[in-house]
Amino acid sequence: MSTSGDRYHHGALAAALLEAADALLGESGAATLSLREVARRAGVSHNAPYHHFADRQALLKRLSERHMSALLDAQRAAASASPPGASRLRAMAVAYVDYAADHPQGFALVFDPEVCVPGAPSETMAPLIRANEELIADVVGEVDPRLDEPARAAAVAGVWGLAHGLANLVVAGHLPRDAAAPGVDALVALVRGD
Amino acid sequence: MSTSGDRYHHGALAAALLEAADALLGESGAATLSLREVARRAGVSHNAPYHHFADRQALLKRLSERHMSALLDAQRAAASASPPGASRLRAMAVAYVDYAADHPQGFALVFDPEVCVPGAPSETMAPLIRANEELIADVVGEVDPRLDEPARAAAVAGVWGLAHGLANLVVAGHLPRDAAAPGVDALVALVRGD
DNA sequence: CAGATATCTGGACACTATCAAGATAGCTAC
DNA sequence: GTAGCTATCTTGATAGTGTCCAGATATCTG
Repeated sequence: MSTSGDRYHHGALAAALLEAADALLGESGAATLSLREVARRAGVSHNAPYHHFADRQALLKRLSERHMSALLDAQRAAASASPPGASRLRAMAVAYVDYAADHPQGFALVFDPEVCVPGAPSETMAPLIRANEELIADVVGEVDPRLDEPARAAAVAGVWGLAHGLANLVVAGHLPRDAAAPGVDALVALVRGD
Repeated sequence: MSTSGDRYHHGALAAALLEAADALLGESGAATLSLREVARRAGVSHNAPYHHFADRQALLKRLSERHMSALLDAQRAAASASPPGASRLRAMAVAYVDYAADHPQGFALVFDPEVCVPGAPSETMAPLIRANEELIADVVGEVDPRLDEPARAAAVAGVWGLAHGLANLVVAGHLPRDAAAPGVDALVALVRGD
């Protein structure tokens, strides 16, 4: 099974389609991404994708899972490259924003309600989201080990929310990319009363 | 000029189209919002909207400006209903999240990069964004009047980012609506070390 | 009241998602 | 090996979309 060439049976069409779709996503965003153009880029007929994805949304869903996985990896890498405690939490937030800035369309896709219907994540997405929450929860636990479960969950929401909001504002052009880290620090300073 | 009826000249088509589009937005979101369906709801031909909006994107842009304006109003109302200082900041964040939860599609539209191209807000949108930042900056100034300009701008980014992120996570279904306020409080507690 | 102008209509084109039916190729059982 | 089965891919068709164009209609201006 060759991975390319102009054979009738492509051999790895699903992967090739995802690759083409990801490239297309980076060029023009999910809204204008057309299945036919994806097929064209993969050198295949306009209907071939339907043998690998139920419909357009299914392909986008798979793409979003890829990006969520990469976003999680980026945070893990940042976490293990940073000393434990509050600075690790900060590094993860920066990595989160960086990923969004580097892959704005992919990041948007992960949280696109049209793709991942709110409250009903796919079987692949759900564990990724849970892993992300647990990663944050672990580091929150490092910062303050005395927190009980509900308090820690609330803190996770706060941390995730801050990183997520800064990422979105950067992607939307309302904040420069390098405003995220100072934003975190300034919020911390404000809350602590200097 | 009557405001309704089946006259040839509608009289207030632009407003009626925006109204129909907003209703449609709430039902199915911006991605599947079709100009033709909007026209159908307003009882005019599929081409009538083009005499009031340059194209589909222009209509969505106007809709997003409406929602941004309402979002700003909601924060202002929350601010003036709350005593000055940190609690006012918290109330504004809650109002921000509440608006997003009540108008998920409209809120998403405001920050949709397909509608408001990053870095190039419309002439109507730009002052609204600026007003929102100034509103937050004022309240941040109440909390800590000693901050100089860059520090205050960074704090605004942090506050806005936190509210924005929680709002987005609630809209995406990753947080229950009532997790926003505890999230803020828990983040504050975490940062202050209890 | 006549002409100019804004508004609205119908038709057309190119594009899209998706369905249905047929062609091809790789795999399995004998 | 080869007959048949099945997954894969293709062509063709349908319905819906955004947008352009030319013409019809109503309101406004002189």
